[in-house]
Amino acid sequence: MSPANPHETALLEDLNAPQREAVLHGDGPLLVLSGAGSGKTRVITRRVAYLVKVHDVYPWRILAVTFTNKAAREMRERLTQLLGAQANELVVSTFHSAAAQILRREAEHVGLTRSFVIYDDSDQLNVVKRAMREAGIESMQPREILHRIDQEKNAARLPEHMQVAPGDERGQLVRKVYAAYQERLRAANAVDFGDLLLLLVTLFRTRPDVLENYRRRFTHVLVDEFQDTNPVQYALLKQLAPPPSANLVVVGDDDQSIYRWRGADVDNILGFPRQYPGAKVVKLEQNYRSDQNILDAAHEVIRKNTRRMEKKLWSERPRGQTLDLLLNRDERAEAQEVARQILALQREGFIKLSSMAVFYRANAQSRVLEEALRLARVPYTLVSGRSFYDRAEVRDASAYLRLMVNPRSDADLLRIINIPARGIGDTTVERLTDFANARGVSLYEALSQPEQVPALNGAAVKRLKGFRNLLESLTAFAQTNEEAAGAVDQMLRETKLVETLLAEGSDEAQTRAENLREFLGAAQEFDLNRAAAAVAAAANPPPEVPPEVDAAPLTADVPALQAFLEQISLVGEADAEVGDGRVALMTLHAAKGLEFDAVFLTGMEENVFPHARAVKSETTFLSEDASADGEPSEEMAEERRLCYVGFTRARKRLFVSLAQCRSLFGELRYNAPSRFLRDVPSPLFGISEQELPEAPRPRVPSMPRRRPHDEDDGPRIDRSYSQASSDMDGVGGDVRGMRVRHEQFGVGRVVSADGNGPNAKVTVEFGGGVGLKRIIARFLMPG
DNA sequence: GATAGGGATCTTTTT
DNA sequence: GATCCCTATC
Repeated sequence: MSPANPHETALLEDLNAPQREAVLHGDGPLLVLSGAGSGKTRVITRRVAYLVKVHDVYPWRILAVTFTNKAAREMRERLTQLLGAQANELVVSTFHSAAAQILRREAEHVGLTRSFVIYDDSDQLNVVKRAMREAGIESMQPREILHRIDQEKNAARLPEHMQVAPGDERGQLVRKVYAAYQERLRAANAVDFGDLLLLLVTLFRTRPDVLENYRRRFTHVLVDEFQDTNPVQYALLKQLAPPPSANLVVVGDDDQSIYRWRGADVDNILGFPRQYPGAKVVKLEQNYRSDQNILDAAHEVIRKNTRRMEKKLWSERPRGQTLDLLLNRDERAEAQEVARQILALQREGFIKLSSMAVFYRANAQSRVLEEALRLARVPYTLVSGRSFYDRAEVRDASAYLRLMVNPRSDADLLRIINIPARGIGDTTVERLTDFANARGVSLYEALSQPEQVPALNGAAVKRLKGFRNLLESLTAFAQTNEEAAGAVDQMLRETKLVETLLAEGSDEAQTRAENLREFLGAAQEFDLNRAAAAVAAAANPPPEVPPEVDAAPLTADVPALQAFLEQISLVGEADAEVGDGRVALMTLHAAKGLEFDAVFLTGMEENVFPHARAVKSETTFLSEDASADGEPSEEMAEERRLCYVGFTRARKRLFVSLAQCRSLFGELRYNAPSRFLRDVPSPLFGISEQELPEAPRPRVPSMPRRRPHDEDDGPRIDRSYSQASSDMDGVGGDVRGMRVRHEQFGVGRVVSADGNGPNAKVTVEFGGGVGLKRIIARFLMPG
């Protein structure tokens, strides 16, 4: 190795042998199998820097993609440290962002305009519902259909490519709705998340000339967290960096694949050497992160999975402290205990708040934790990504903005047609929609001649005209104004959204109004960042570019408002600054790729983690003790990997926490300790076998908790649910004939019951001429 | 057509 | 426990 380049030494010096090998790898495909904490991100960023500084690869030739925004942001930060301003020319983003940017440039090839908008989950659901209504389909749940559409998209299949067996009626329905759904999206000049990838793959397939431009440009493609790619993403990669010899570097760990539910296919990483024959394979097996006790525990959990690539993580780190097991009565006690432990750690002085994190399986678990931390005055950051932009009033504001750039977006128009209330009710909307459908035009277009809409009275026509004028004025404004904040400000003014809320006078409306002001603030901040980036770009001399290659930033020429909207759709709110003295709260999924000195993994109970769905998948398809020696279900295997991810985030301290019972859905559940807990040998906790928590406690009968002060001791409608809360179905014989009381319907007798718990559906025969009613159990009192 | 209130339904994880 | 949906009432 010749030290010809002064950068070379600096970029390589603190790397171990395999890391170095990965960074130095020449041309051609490379698979880096990288165990948890083995310096994966470091390898990727060093390699990029090495390509730029030592091999003089233009930064704009490098495409580095990851899965989450957080990971992309972090990678960009690290690259900025290594490359300075040059890092701005790199394309570092998520799959979806990169695809959106390319798709915007090529919009006209796929039947869109450049100002297309991106529909999120709830927009999608609305479109599905409308498509179903139009087609007269009622036999399936919109959610299920949407889910299946998403699956098809993840698998890179358009409606015409769907494989449906002749007798599969539901499949036929899905295909029908899928086709109608796609038509509606195209008509609205909108795409969903899946389209971003699928449309691009389709474009590249049908227009090799377009693809060729990008191939010529991106001579180096790097993918982080490759184990989580789904078929569309992999197809895209293969197009941009075709086998067998492209410069494609994929980095990942099959043990950390946690997005199967989104179509991720572990086989992509397992089979990479077959897809790219001759690919170099480098294994990173030295862990630099976690103390040995933590690694051992993680290994004990993951080793029960069968299909894994051979990897043996080792570490030179000390054994460290044992894991801590926290056992509490319920989720509140658990949260308080976590808060206490955090404060204790902080008091000891070795671990800062900013290097502690609390993980949980599902977002719903965060609330109790937040409460406890707030009460204990522990500063925290909720790493959840989207919450702000998901608020109803903010979504309303976004809908207006999206209409300003793309008035054809029916979903947005329907959302705000009567917000604030302007007297356009359901009937009017329905007539308008029918009219638009009949003519095959967008609602916005239909609004231009409201007098032609059948059956509308004069008042309704007038209101529709007023609404159309508002939208016209806003779209006109958007065309002349170059700033996001300007557009938001104008929109808030003209729509009177804030005014209307303030006029309501309630505290809640007040908060909503403040959120809208904050939304304006977000736009202002966006403009500032954009301006700063423009200044930086201007200060940087433009790279010399061969004329036949397009080296422009992918986002060049995107108007500010559009860029702002895209950021809202794909990125959500920026995470609060890390390292500012706050404990991080997040889901296990959000934790991937991060590390902390101390980690609290909460809710370590069966049905919570592993999640109930995974538990169910196992008992329905396999023998009862499948986890002991049988093949684990794919879902359970993924939970296990998730647990592995959680454990391996911890550097020094790992607190594993569980509660004896917790209320889920407003109903008390007694769950057994998580099987993952029992996979960890007790000495790693520093305790003996007997001290491990036991199976669930005997169940205590409890009332539906509607009336806490009700002292009535009569027979309980949910007696049997509490005895069988998690594994039996049917309240059945236990309650038949039982006298119950309903606030409105009075006293009656139970005829039958369906399900268990406070949410069981109970059929009751009421007196007083009321007759039979189906009621949810929790609305009943023992009578 | 607006509004309020009751009832039903649902929820893993993220782009 | 939030959100959506329906119905009754004004």
